[in-house]
Amino acid sequence: MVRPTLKKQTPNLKEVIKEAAWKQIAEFGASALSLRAIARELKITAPAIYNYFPSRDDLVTALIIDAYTSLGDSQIEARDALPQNGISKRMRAVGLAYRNWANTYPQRYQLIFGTPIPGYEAPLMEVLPSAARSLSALVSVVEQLRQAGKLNVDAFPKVRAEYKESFEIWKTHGGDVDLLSLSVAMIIWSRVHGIVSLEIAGSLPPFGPSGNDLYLYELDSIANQFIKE
Amino acid sequence: MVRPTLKKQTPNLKEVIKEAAWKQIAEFGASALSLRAIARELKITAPAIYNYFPSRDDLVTALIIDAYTSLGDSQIEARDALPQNGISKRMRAVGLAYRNWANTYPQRYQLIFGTPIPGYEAPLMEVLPSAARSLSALVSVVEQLRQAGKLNVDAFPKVRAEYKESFEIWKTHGGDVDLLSLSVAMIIWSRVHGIVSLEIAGSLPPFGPSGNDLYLYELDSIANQFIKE
DNA sequence: AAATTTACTATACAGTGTATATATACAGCG
DNA sequence: CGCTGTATATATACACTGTATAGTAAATTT
Repeated sequence: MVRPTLKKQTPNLKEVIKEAAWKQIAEFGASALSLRAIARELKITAPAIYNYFPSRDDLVTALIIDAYTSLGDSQIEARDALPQNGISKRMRAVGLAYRNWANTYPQRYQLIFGTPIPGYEAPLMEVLPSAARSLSALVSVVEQLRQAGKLNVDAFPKVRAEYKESFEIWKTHGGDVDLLSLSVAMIIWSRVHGIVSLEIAGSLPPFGPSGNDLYLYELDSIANQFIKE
Repeated sequence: MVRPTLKKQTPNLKEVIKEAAWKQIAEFGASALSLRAIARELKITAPAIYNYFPSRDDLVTALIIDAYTSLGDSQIEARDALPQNGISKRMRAVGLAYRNWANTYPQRYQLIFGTPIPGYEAPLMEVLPSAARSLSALVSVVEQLRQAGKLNVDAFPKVRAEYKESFEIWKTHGGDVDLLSLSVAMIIWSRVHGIVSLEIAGSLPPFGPSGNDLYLYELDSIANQFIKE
């Protein structure tokens, strides 16, 4: 047998490969991802995967984009579940959704923010659209706060002129918002990311169930610091 | 030739192996670490390394412990460079030293806080002493603030009784300090870690030289929030 | 019906960590 | 000095990885 008849072939093999990859990542961790193992599970040969992904890294990139998309969906959904006029509540909801998503899909989180794949480095330009979108919910909420005059940014460092270019990339994918809002969103992101990443890594054991109390405290800290009135 | 004469053997082969490993990590990244490549550089065979490290993971563990020790040294040194009565300044110095160390040794930082080694998971009990020590400088400064009545912890979440046990481990290695101080230290750590990890990962481009301004802003935020008067 | 493209298999290569067996150099002891 | 035991290395081999290449059968197009 050299090749099975098409009737027995899987139609959406590209999707099926990714599903098998996620399944493996969920079970054995992202670092154990192996083309051959995927092929084994799908009962095809390893080089066959090359018809759909030029290399293992391209498969990983596709998975990362999927993960960012999943995070972005979760973030946008959390924001839009609350009325547009309750900006503070929306910000809190987005924050809660972030940790919730990370704890629901720790492997996806690690795939994005850790680097558990040997020798893999994400190609920025391919990943950026979905990455920017995943932050867009937070960014939009901060921007709304700013437009309402409720953003407290006394003493916030100015974005230096020579770095504005870096932000342009984000703006093209994440919506045309004020540089200041983007900056504040990124520092808020760094805070929640700080706790969540330590929690996912298991370095933050001693608070409530899975660091919940501490996380709520940080969300309050963020609100107190950045929301006026 | 089956084995070279002892005169040509390297005496501290264990240390030499680690040095070669760091050299490789610095050059090709932590994920590219390979026993065989180390052996090639040292002109020995790969299995010879097994006389000094039972497995590749044990070598990685040794490297991680070294990295934590290096971080701890840097932290303690930064703290002790300033007079004991200037607690706020000491805290800031420790914070600055953290980012400085991370930017000086990004590979070490990634080795500790990322998981770039395929299939490796750090054995907590072996790593914890050096890990706890690396945080001890910050913890001690926070504890000093608390003892001086300068720690602002209104509304700080209580450590729940069932999790106090987790802290005991830290206390045995990081000094006998108050649980509250330890908790506050960990949230401060999560903040600086949040920024620094994003910066190391290259996700935080648009602020001053390498995120310096933003980091200083966060150190101020921390001081404003947690230091009374 | 013939030609072309697609989608796979088969095979092979260089790399990895590591288990096993083996040989030598050295230390200690008679 | 010679013998023995152990530490320290080599040699070899196995199973695994990603991936390059070639070939073949099926499906599609002409």
